[in-house]
Amino acid sequence: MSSEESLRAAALRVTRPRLALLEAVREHPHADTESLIGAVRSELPGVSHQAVYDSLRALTSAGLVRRIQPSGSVARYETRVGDNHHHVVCRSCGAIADVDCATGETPCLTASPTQGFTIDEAEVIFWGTCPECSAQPATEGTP
Amino acid sequence: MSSEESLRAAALRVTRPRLALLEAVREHPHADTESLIGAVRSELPGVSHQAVYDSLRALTSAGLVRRIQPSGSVARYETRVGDNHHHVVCRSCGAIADVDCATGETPCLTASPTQGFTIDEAEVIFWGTCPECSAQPATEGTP
DNA sequence: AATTAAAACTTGACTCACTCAAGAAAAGGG
DNA sequence: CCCTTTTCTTGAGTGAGTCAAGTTTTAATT
Repeated sequence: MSSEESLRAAALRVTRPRLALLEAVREHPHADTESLIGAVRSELPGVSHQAVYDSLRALTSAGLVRRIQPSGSVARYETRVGDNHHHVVCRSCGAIADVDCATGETPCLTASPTQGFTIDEAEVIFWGTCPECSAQPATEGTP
Repeated sequence: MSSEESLRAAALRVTRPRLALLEAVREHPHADTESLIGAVRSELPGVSHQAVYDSLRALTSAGLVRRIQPSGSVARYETRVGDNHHHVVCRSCGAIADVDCATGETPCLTASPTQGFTIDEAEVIFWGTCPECSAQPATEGTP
């Protein structure tokens, strides 16, 4: 499905900034807003940062992109939506990768008492160390 | 264990700002920094915001408090540490409650391929609606 | 009790992701 | 093509959090 079709299917107006943005998010999963502004401008110079912020919000609430924001990070976006996948974040360098949920079900969704809350989503973030940072002895934490 | 004992046990210097802060976090689980500054100052007027930020960092990295930050929220803190509990966040009003992991194990921790990452923690945030907001028809905002 | 080095605190400026607001441009149904 | 609505541009503003320099406090040592 092309970006234009995706936008129309979501009843969103098709504009060049939005097309460029959706392409950029597709090509750079987990990119932050700053990077996406850069990517959009490489194709469409002169697009305002506000247009990108507005479009990201529109795309997110239309369900075309998903926004993630691990603690200590700025907002990041991806086009992989509608499945139940989660993320691993490297504590050392901040790298993010996708992780499929093994069971295909939302973990712990129904098993615990939830204080009367009605739950509609379980978001899981795994924290650890990426292969590259694992390979390096100790570039940080030196006393 | 008193706050003073907790600080000493963690090899942290015992200062009045830290004591007041640790008490404040104990008394107000999931409070944000702003609220904690207020709580500390109610007991110790004149404490700088920077002292609270510094102390929160020290307490967090010593493992005496845990920092949580759901998307779209500022940082929040709690003293319940060392167990494997998670959080429910209300999409409507932002209320946060604790949720025990039903199995006592970290969900999905070992089940999925993790792209070579070494995982040390799985953080789960449940999104939904709190009892109060569920009861109200569709009136957005605080009454 | 006095000394001292390191850690913590105060003060105030600053950063940066993100938002707000007003007017200009464009999308798309008539 | 025209018109209404939505979106984009421009530029200022917000606020949680950080940085840096200098002073005070802690607690180990004398």
